[in-house]
Amino acid sequence: MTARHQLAPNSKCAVCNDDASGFHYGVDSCEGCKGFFRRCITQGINFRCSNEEKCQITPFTRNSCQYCRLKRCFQVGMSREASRLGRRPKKVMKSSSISSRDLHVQLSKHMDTKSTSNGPSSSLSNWDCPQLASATLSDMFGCPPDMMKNLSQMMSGGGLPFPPFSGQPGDNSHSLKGKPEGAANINNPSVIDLSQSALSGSASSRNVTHNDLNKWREKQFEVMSKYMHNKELSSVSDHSMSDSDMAVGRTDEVVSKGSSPTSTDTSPSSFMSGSSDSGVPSPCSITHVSEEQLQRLRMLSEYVQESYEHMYDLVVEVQSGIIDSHMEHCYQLRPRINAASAEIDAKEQAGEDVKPPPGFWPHWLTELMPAIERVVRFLKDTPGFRELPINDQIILIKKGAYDIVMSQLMPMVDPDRLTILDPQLKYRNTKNDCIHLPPPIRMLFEDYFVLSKEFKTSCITDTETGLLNALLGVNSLVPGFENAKAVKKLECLFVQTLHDYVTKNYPNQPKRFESLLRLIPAVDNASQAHINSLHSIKAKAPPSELAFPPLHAEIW
Amino acid sequence: MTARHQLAPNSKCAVCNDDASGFHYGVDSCEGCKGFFRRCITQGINFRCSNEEKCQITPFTRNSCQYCRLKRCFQVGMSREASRLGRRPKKVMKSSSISSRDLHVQLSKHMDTKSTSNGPSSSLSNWDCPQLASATLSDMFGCPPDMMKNLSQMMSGGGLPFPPFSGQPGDNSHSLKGKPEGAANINNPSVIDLSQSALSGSASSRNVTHNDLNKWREKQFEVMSKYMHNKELSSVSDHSMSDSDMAVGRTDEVVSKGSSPTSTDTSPSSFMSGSSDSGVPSPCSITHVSEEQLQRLRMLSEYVQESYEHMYDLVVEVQSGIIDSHMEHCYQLRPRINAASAEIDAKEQAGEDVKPPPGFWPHWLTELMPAIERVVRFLKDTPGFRELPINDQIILIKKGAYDIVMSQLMPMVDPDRLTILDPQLKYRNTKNDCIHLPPPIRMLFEDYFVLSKEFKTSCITDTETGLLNALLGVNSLVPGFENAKAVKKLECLFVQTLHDYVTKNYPNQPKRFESLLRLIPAVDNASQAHINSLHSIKAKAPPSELAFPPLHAEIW
DNA sequence: AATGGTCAAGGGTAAT
DNA sequence: ATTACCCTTGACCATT
Ligand SMILES: [Zn+2]
Ligand SMILES: [Zn+2]
Ligand SMILES: [Zn+2]
Ligand SMILES: [Zn+2]
Repeated sequence: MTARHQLAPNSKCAVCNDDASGFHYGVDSCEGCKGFFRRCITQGINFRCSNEEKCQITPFTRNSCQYCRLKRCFQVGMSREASRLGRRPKKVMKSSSISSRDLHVQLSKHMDTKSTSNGPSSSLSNWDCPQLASATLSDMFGCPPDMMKNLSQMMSGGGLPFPPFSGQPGDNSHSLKGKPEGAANINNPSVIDLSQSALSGSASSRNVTHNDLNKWREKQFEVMSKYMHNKELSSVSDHSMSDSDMAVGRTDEVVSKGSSPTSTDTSPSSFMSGSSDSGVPSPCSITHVSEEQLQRLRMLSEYVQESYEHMYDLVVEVQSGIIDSHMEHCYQLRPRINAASAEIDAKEQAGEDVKPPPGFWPHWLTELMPAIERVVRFLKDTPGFRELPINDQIILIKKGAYDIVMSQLMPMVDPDRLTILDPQLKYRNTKNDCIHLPPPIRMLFEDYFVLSKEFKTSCITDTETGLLNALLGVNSLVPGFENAKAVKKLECLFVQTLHDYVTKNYPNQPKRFESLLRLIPAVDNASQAHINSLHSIKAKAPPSELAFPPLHAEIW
Repeated sequence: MTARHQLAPNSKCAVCNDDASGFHYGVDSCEGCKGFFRRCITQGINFRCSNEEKCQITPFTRNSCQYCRLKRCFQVGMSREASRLGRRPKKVMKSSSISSRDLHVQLSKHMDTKSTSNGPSSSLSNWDCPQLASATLSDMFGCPPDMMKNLSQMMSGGGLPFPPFSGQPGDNSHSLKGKPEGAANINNPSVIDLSQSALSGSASSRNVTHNDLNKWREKQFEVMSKYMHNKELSSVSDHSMSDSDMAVGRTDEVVSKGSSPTSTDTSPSSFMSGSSDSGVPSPCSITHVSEEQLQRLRMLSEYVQESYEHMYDLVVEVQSGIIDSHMEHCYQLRPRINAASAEIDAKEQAGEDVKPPPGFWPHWLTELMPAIERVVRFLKDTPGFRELPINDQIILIKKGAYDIVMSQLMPMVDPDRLTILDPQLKYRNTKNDCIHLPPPIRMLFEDYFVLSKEFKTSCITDTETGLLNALLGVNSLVPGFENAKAVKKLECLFVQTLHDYVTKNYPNQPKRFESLLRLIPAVDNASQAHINSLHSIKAKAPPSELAFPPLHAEIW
């Protein structure tokens, strides 16, 4: 700017076109853009553009929009190579590894395609929109505002309202079973309780919260079921789905009706995209990557250091910490699922009745709430998370909890067989069966099916799911952190952790890490769609009946 | 790092474990560590660790703590001499030459032993602790803060408050003698004024400062004497000296009493170590070498170049400059001391009364202040010192002035005969006599005795004392220099100078240089102990009474 | 083969 | 937060 600095007299900053002071981070750039990029990749950032992300970057405008400046930095190819200091090697070490740089280029291409093809669609895909509007949610759900404090209370060390793996709400006439399902037996994936049907009206009175939970579950299930057969809701829906009428007026027996496991289903992928009667534009496809999401992917891949001996021990420790937490708090682990699935198969082959109960779908949705609780526990036991400022933990949970829930529930869904297990692995239903649900609700499940396709394609494992979920839970681009740097560092650590695992365990799958990262925007899109959808559903339902517990009111 | 440089394919950098690029400075090392070490031994450094000096050195952390990186360089045996144009040793390179390399290895061993045996003790032995806390000292001594400017004023060329070799405060009933003791006759070592006892209340009115000095001396001596017989001070002291009570309530006649010159003294080395009721941990022994001190020793020995034709003239010039300055500004030169001592002996043998005056000990301490002045003059006349930035001169003086004072006063003490001369070489007392002093004060003198043992053992000469004192006065590891490189260069020059002198004059004493260097940490330890001790003494004394002159307030 | 120097690029920082 | 300025680093190179 005030430049007398340009040593190469005729070189210009690739970012802002100021006189370049040299070759920095892979491009000719000025001191300002050099420093700006360094700050971005070393500190916590959370940038926002208020101008449709089309700000021109010039020496005089470059400081008016950090978002667009960083975007431009990426576009022109700025990148921190794995190396550190000292002179850059002259001789290029060509094509040695499919490093973060390559991912960058790909992402840049991706972005150029996507962002130009559907620019307006990204307007509401910002990291911070609906789920953080607590006040709005509070109004929406009819909760008094002070209920919003619960999450922070919980985070400050108080007990969670829901115990881990607590009783199932499947039937409203019974709640918990006596058999312990706590964390104690979770570590043994083979311990799966499928043998007992749900029953017995008395909950184990482990604590009051537990009873409260069951009461809430019963009520919630009731409301949910009622809602699902609400004629008005269906008609209000502006969905063009021609079969929306079919869901109208149905009652419980309907559930047991359309349970033909064969796939006479119409094309699934054409359904899921249209998410919303809510009036807010949303991504046309779960695989769409918005500008924000792309930026995060870039940042994540930027963090990855190919060589990180200095933090090897840390990475290993964090890795096992995350995995432990995942194994402890996630119920839907593959071995358990496979065993449960096999058991259902066996029953089926033995001619037993494996018909899902009538409340399958409401049960499924109701189960999301305790799942959120477990996700919170997962995060709290994730290395480093507790060390964040409590308010930052809350922000992250609000942002990421449902993303993680979706990720955890992915194995419930089999996109090929078009079947779906309930989160407690007791029953199996078919996608076809949800055709009877009101369209907004059905969309939710459609989304699960679509998303599960992505997950299945990526062949993600349990361990990788845990590591990825940590990343879903720590997104440094969400605005408002007290200690953005700490969040950034944790995020950085978590990518490194995932990268380390993937490259070590799948050395001959160079694309695997990238494909896992690409699940992040997919989950995010689905999660956003669900949250928006739930908003509009709640808006149309009598608020009093759909009072979520405070914690969930904060997240949804 | 980005290394494809390692010609020896499987060799790793002994410092950071990166791929080595070859055999450098005696070890396999990478280009980075090679360059780093080269910079360290050729340029000014002043490193500090903020992590307990335990930083791991890896390719990715090596740039985060220069201190620990250099420490590791030394630990693995890097040395300028080690492989000077030599080929990588095939098998073992044992016992090649008694060069600085050996000193290194020895020092490394020394450190390993010491640092592991008493790790915590180094926590406060940093170069910069107490003596630099000017503000604290100012409070402690009751000086108004603006008095602290005096040192810098003096350094910027103003006259010193004390004239050289000015009158003695020995007895409080009299002060200066008329006989001139100024710089004029100092250059002639044989001119020693021992004939006249101290007296005559009128100071030579050479200048106002001189009068001020004498007034201050009188007052100071008074206070000091009073303090030394302060009952409360003795009891407050937490020293375990069992005979501390003996000093209580004594008055002047006590001094003449317990003067049996025989050594009924208890073991001296066990006493001097406990420096402090001040709460700061201190070395257990004067010969203890802290981590910082060790690092300095290493650096110093590293600087020494066996061949330095390129700077031979410079070294010779600096050498004679230092020696000149020492001879001019140090009063306690051997010839003078020997003459004085002989005179006292003669008197004694002649049956004259050689009993030290009652104020011998307070006089001794009071004389430290003008000694500091002379040390400042010594440094200012030391080649190169004036060329340093004024603030760096001040830092160095604050750090080293008292070290040099102690070094200069070493010949006062005879650790074998257990006698001690007063700094003006007029009286001789016995160590036993100081048994009557309050323990904290007695400790000071005990330290002098212990330290003098080290000096006597090393057989250091006057010239060597001067050269060593220059090194005591220029410690490049003290933090905060404006021009650290200049300090470093000067330090480097001074070691070379000492080394040159020693190897030339004592070619058959290969260990002599090392043993002289080893005096540095010893002096430093004793100096630190004294400073700490004076702190706590001042803290317990009425501040107004112990107002040191501004300059000394800055140093103490 | 090792040393010492070079200088582009990274990183820190003070002033704004 | 930005950035001009400055120092450090280390890959490479000429020298010994
Ligand atoms: Zn620029
Ligand atoms: Zn913008
Ligand atoms: Zn190295
Ligand atoms: Zn360190």
